[in-house]
Amino acid sequence: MEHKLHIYNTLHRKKEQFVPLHSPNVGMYVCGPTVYGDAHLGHARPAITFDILFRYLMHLGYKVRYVRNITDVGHLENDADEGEDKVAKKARLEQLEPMEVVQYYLNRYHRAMDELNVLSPSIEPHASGHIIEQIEFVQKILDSGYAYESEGSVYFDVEKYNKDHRYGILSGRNIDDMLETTRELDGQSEKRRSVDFALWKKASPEHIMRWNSPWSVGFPGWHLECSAMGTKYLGEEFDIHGGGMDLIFPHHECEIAQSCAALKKDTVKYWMHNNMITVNGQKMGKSLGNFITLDEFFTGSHPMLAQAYSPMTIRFFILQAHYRSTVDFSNEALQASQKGLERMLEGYARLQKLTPSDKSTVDVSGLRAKCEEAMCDDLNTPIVISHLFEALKAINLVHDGKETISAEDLNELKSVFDLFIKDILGLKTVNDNSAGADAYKKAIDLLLDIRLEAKKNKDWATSDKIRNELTALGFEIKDTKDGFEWKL
RNA sequence: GGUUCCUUGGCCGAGUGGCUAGGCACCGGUCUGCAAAACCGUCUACGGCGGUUCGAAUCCGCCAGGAACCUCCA
Repeated sequence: MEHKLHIYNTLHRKKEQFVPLHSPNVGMYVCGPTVYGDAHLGHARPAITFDILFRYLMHLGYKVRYVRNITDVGHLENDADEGEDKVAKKARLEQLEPMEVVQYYLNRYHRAMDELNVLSPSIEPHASGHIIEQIEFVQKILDSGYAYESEGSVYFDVEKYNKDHRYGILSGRNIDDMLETTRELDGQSEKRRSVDFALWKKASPEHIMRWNSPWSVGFPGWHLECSAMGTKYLGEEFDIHGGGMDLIFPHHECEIAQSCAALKKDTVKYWMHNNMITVNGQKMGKSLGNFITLDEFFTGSHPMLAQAYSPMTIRFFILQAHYRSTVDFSNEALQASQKGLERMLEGYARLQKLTPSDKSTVDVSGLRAKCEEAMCDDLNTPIVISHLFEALKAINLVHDGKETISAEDLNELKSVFDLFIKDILGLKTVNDNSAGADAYKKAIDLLLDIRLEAKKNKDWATSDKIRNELTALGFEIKDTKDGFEWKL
């Protein structure tokens, strides 16, 4: 397969050419949401980033299996040792079954992702549905000697692992420094070392989400699900593992150690991490309480929002920055994206109606290659968008009759716009193809035709009445050189 | 404190040694019965101070400011 897709591998801190282990198949695992609350803008970033990667890999001709997990057990509330399961806690607060809470937020998550036009992953495994696999995984690590049991819980022996392998390979951490800086916190812990992490936790009596295991009635450690489920669905070695940058340590670092300890090999070839969305320069996050949920964006129902922002505006906003840069949220930035997107989509609609000429006075030949090149350079969507805006200029000039385009070039332009705007960037271009919608559009066109007649007869009263009444109903009427355009 | 990273024009945001990304706003123009919208054009920035180089936003050093991770987090 001929292409030069390069992606940034966190493991080596540089861009590398993407070469699948088993072309044309590609295995990709991305850390999904913990379903104990509504998804906020921060959750949209990895979903969209890896949606783009998913789409682009498919465009390149790969057969992609995209696994995105649902974390519904195992994340502890406070400290590693004394906390309680987040989902269980929320359940007790709301007097619901834990799985009821999971289902509720999962449904809402799916709805938000649909709105953002994020494709469904190939497999969306639940941690709670893979307890057996996780127990087996713990056993493998115990068998290999890199874990120990302590009072019904099982911990990963980081120090021992570090002697044979290197713990900290992904995050650049040094275990000796970590032992020094955290020594004070050691105390009555069941762990040998503060850097050790839980593979299995014995449940305290009030802990409702619990399963039988060889060691105790309890629940799996927080990092285990990804190792177990990634291996199950993608194999012991697979191509890409993604997630937010904040997961590099400890989550992904621990995953690497676990998998390597259990399987005696490196599991993931390319580690990819999206950067954070910030508010006033600070990370938007659940624990900081400075988050705005996606539904709040869609409805505008949050004090920090000056208006509602459509899902496509959110998507476009995120795509206008490179995924490894932080993006600062602000109403100004979002409004700028909204306007830019509207202009782009109007240009797209205009492109469909352009009439070709004998020859072109505009040059569209390099567009496809330039967009491909930008995508191949670590998914540089902002550059793709800038190329599309450049092409938009040509579309508008042809539309205004200032330039001409040949039928061949027009087809190429349409093809490139369809490919990049719809298939790769995943932007929805106004649709509504239902019969009812069609009739309604024709009715508006009819009204505006009548207005056009009135204008020709200099019947300003009728002309203005139609325009004013439609405007009052929420329509935007634009007079053009030889007719009109409108939208809601 | 340790590790990693960032600082670009009014705002957002690309860019890794030479070839002024792009968007939004502003301003100018075109179109128009009026208006709105649309369209076209303009706006040459790179935290500070040194250094390397024929040449630096881009490489190196120092300083200033900010962020992420080190505890759950996308």
